[in-house]
Amino acid sequence: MARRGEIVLELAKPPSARERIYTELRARLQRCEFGPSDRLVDIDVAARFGTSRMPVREALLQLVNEGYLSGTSRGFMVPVLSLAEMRDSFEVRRLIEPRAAANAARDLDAAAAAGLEAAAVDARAALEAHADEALIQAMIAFRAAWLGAVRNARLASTIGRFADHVQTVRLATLHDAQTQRVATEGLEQLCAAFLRRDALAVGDRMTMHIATAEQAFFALHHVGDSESGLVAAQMQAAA
Amino acid sequence: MARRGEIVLELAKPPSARERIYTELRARLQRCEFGPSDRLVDIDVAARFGTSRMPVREALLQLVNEGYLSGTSRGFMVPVLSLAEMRDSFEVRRLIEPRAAANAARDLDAAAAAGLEAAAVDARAALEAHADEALIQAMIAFRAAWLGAVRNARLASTIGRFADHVQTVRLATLHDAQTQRVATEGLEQLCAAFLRRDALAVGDRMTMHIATAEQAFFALHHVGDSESGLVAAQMQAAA
DNA sequence: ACAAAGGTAACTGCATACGGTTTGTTTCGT
DNA sequence: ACGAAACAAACCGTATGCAGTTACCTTTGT
Repeated sequence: MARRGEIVLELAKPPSARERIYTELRARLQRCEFGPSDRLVDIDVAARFGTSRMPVREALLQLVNEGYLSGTSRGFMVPVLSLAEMRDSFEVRRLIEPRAAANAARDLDAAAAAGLEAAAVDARAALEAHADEALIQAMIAFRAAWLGAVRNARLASTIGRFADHVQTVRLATLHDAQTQRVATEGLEQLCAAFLRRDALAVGDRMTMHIATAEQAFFALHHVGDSESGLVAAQMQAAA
Repeated sequence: MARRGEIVLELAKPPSARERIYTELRARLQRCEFGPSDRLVDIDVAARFGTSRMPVREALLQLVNEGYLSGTSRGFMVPVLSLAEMRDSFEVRRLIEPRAAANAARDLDAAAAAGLEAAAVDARAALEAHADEALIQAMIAFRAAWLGAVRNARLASTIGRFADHVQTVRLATLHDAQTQRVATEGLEQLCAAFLRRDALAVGDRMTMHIATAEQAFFALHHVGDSESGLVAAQMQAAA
């Protein structure tokens, strides 16, 4: 392959249009740049990316398959989750994320540790500066950092399919300063446990972290006022 | 909607070609009707279904996305799982399936209970008759029965993504009569716990069940002989 | 005879095109 | 003026066609 001293650079095969579009759209969805009222129409997105409908359509179908979007007869849109669906989602997260985080702590390498610490520092700074958006981004970065350290690829991708956490974080942190402080302190504790490579502590802390997020979420939505209550209004506010 | 006494029957909108093809192919993949040496080429499948390549292509991409297939530059094919990947898969199953089964036991309705019992009876009959294929089908039916009773849709679909169990069952049960008997008895115990609605017992039994399957699987592949050893040969034999 | 290089067939990925269905709007009737 | 029905537009799903790429086969040179 590599002849003489030539730099090969892996060349990482030009990503297909479908892949580019998928990655880009997913990133934007994770940033909540689309609200439940926005409709993603294939032909528009295609024009935006300078391609035809087909790769866009395939990317959208993939996002639907992963729960980021819901396909309707009239355009694709961000799904509006019912409280019951959020409860289901939290149940799965409670089952797998603590163990996954514990595994990550066990296998943590220096780079990932640095990433975690940086995210924790960012979160603290954003909290002090009352920079809501920066706080959210720091929390997302923290999550991405430990998730990237999970060696079990199937476990990591399974967790990655639960995109709801983004909404959860936004909803829980955007409004209440008290919640922001509690969440940031919890994140710092979690970070400390990671840096100590204390897998058991990480698991415990993660369990608490999810429980806290769940309580904050449902407290915001005064559970019981309507069983199938939707989260549309707040999500709109967040977007 | 429904005018006069007309029977509405939901009419269940004619499924799209993509959906039909996807469902059919997934069912066949779950039955291991394709081996790792078979290549699924879109144009062939399209001819087989009487459609064009596009819906087939989308169905294949979806199956790739769910791990049933792996897309190469030269046709789509059944992925060959390494031992490490199987270990990862078992780890996730250990995390979620016991709790999911326990939930199913809690929420079990009469129809699902009947399905479980029928599958258990079938398994016993197949065992006595030394009908390997029927035994496998009964075990798959049993799994489908309790999985269908899981109310948490996200949990159920998450479990459903791990298609490896089919291969595991095949590999573990096809060859060894002793393993077959142990597995069948474990299934009957599990079934009894389900029928008692004993959620805790179901969770425990499911934990044991998965551990047993895992041990049987790795015993068959004399772990350690090669770390990245592939499962190709046995899967061929099974298919 | 074997290896290397070039050619060819096959398959994927993307583009364009068309029909069907659903939705929103306008017009007509009461 | 309000409702219903017909019309128009938008968008999804599918078909076909074309180009690029990759693997396999053939051929040629040593």
